[in-house]
Amino acid sequence: MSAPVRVRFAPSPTGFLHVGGARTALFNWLHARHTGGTFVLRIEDTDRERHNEEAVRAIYDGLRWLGLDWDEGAGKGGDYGPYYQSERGPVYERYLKILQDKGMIYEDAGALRFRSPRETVTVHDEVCGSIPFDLSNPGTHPDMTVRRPDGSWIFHFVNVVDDIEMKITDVIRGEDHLSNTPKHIELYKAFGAEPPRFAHIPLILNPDGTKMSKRDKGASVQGYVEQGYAPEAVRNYLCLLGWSPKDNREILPIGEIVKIFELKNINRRSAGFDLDKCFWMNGQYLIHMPLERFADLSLPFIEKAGIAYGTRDALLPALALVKEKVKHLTDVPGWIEFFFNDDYAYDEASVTKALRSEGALERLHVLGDRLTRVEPWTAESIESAFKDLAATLGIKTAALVHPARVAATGRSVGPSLYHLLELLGRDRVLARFTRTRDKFAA
RNA sequence: GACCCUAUCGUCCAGCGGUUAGGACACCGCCCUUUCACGGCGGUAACACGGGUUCGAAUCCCGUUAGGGUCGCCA
Repeated sequence: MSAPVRVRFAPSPTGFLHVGGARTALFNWLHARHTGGTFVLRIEDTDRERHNEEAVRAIYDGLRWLGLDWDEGAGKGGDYGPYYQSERGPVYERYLKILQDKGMIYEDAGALRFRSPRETVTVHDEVCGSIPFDLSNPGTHPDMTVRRPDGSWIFHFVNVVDDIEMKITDVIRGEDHLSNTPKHIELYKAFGAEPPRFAHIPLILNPDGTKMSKRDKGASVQGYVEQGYAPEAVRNYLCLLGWSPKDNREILPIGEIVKIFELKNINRRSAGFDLDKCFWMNGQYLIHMPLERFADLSLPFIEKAGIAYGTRDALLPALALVKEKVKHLTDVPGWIEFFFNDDYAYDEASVTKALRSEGALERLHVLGDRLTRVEPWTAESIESAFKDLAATLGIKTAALVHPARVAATGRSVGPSLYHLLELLGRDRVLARFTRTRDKFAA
């Protein structure tokens, strides 16, 4: 009965991928994957100048980062190309001819306009329902221009032509196009083509309810890459903007979302982007992901920070210790730096609090002495040593823990102390204690 | 201005004629704890307003208000 689903994401190459666009792409992708259909990428560069590679790359990179692979289209090929509008001039000429032959085109000040049939057109939308639009009044609904005097094409025209030519069955796009849709349907009818199913999804707004544009915080997908978000977290968060599984689940594997995603379950209300929640979700993903994945994602940030970690194998134990602490991948270097640098810096506030207090250095000395006898050198026996010594000295364990942490890492916050000491190894720990006492004895 | 869409905690989402209006983020307590987190427990907090319809409305209808969108020789 119904033809296989073909959806498309048709961004114009502005130099970056907007989260709103990414969300539109995501919903198209979900619908394609859910139905076993085809996801097409078309670049809408109708501007006079040809598309520039860098701007197109930003779109590719953003989509790939989010794991939204396309089956056909720009950078991929397929049977309905070319997939750059700037290369489709002949197709548009052909379609224009069809309308001209039917007498539906007229010239106006050098531009070409499509003569509206002036009827009521009902948009049947998968998420908005059926909406009749009365286009009878030329005053409020002027005939649309399809081509400028300089020969360049107008979006509405080429968009429809391409969707027909590329056999798009489902047009899933932002709600900002809802009011344009009746005009598009007029075009479909004029071409004698069956209009696709439409699904207009609510827009993403800023936290203050205003429209999210380029400049706004969190607007660019690239920003999430740079700030250390896991793509699966951002993708999951985006899924929840306007769609939900209806059962209060929020963190869902993408495979599960693909399985249960339905256009009909998209709501009609614009959603404000909640960076806090996205941030929280990122932390959740980081905590629960496999160590290897965490390492893959962390590596670029570690390298950028210039940490001499040696081999990946040497890195893993340190990452394992900090994985559940990290909220942003950008924080990873700061959390593990001391493992790979014996000449770590001391945080002044931490030093003041933990090392300059009465008897702190003396306790550190006693502790170091005690640690020489810990056998085996494991977190467990190290912990016992701390507790035994504290009991012997009649002090709280914390009175040993804090100086030890600052001595060994230079900071007062970090991963589990006993595990961190174990990983560092006895020799390095004792050397650090000594170094610390020498440095702050005076 | 005209037309279209929308309206539940601060935010996101659930609810689709009868619920103590539910979950999540954020926030506030308490617990866990060597720090910071994680986690656990509890709390504050919402049906925009006014009319209908109905035995009964967050749920249906109308209006008002508010927000958003579209009315381009932008995409």
